Amino acid sequence: MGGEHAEVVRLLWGPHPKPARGPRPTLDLERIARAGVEIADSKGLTDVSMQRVAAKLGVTKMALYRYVPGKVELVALMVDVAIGPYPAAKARRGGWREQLEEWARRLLAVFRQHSWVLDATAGPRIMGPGELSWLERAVSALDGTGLSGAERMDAAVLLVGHVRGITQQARAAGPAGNPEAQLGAILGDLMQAHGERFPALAVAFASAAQSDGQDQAWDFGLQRILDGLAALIDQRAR
Amino acid sequence: MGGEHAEVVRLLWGPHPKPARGPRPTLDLERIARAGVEIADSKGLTDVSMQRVAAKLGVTKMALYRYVPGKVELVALMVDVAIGPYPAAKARRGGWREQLEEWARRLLAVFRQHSWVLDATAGPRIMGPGELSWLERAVSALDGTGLSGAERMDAAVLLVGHVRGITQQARAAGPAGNPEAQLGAILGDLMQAHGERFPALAVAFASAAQSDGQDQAWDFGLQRILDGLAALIDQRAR
DNA sequence: AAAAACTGTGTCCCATAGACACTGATATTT
DNA sequence: AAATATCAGTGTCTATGGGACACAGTTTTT
Repeated sequence: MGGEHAEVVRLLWGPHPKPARGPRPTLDLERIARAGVEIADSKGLTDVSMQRVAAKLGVTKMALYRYVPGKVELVALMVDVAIGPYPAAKARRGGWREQLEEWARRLLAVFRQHSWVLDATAGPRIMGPGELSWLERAVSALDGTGLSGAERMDAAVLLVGHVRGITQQARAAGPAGNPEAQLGAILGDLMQAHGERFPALAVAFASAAQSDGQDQAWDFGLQRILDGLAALIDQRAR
Repeated sequence: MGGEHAEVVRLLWGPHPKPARGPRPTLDLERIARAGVEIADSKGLTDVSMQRVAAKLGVTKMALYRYVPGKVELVALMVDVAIGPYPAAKARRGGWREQLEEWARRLLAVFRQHSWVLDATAGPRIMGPGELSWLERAVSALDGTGLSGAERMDAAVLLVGHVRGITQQARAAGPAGNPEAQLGAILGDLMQAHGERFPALAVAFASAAQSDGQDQAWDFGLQRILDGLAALIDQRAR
């Protein structure tokens, strides 16, 4: 049961006892993960190979296998390190809405900084302590709102989905020359060129191209979700 | 400009003139893409290799390169074939809300049937005609609601994000023995085991485990989004 | 009939993940 | 202090992946 997942769990959730005998380890999981994150941040996830991570640490490829069972486990570790624990909870201010708003904004910042995390976290997977601490924060922000436990989790998942969606999205706007703007421009051209097949899209996209781009889509979705939650919470309050 | 994307565009958006001279092609893009989709559906995206796709078609690996520039382009094609065009629009019934609800449900069905599409569509990319036809349908469902073009697109993107989020999510519920249920169980165990670090999460998850599972999260998020849209549309109507 | 254009194949190269045996370092045990 | 078990890093090997390239065979045009 969960056989192949067992190693990921052990790696992410430890414990990692230091060996009693034998030579001192040159590396540790933290350093390895950070090396991988650096590569992924600058060159993308596809450029992360055991070779390159090892090279960055001044070690042979095979040395890494003393710490990490395989590449999938390494990537899982990288994800949790990149996301990190939720920033230390200073006194929480504001109601659930303000709290969730700040939470979502911080999460978006993390995803923007490590956009490869999107690739690494497609599909169901085991989450690490860092990722769970984010989830914990979102769920606990909804304590006392009258929502059930399942609903509080569903709300958090909904917000995560929006953050992911925005991170993934390409819009025509933005500084010219960045690769995402290219994509948006190409898509816009395609819609115009096939305007008869996509009449509503062509119009909408032309209008969207003049707006503020990604930030607008972000705020729009976030406010819609929070409005929807507010409606439910209000309703439950009666 | 967009140099590397040009080939994807040509592949997805054609034209594909049949050659005047030379031997008749054994294959066509459609068959190749479908072969890839079959493999991905049954064994996952990582098991899709040029080798295997070619083998399934009874040709050599290199024969595929006569039709497809490379693997990334093949995957892009597979995605658009798997998603397909939006089902022929019978007379549209209902208001924007009913239309979007049906639209989202259909999209979820597609993602559930081809869950590898999640992996293949992480990150900004060029969309094919099939994908765009879905987007067109969602945007046009919001025609006449008073939302701006940008807002209509943002709403569609928001819904897509939710569909993706749900597809990606693993819940403890579901038929025992399926791999996703395993994941949910493991995560639940972890939360319980580290309950002191994730108090709100442990409680919420325990409550969620007794609920209907994924379908509940789906409906919850969908209704919240639609409620949020309704609130905005109402407000604009005045 | 010859040439041109095109398709599928066979062979090559390079990068990648990973297995395994080996050398050497370190701490416990005798 | 010496022997030994344990562990770290290395070098070598295999299998699999994507892709380049030249070549032979086929079909249309000249």
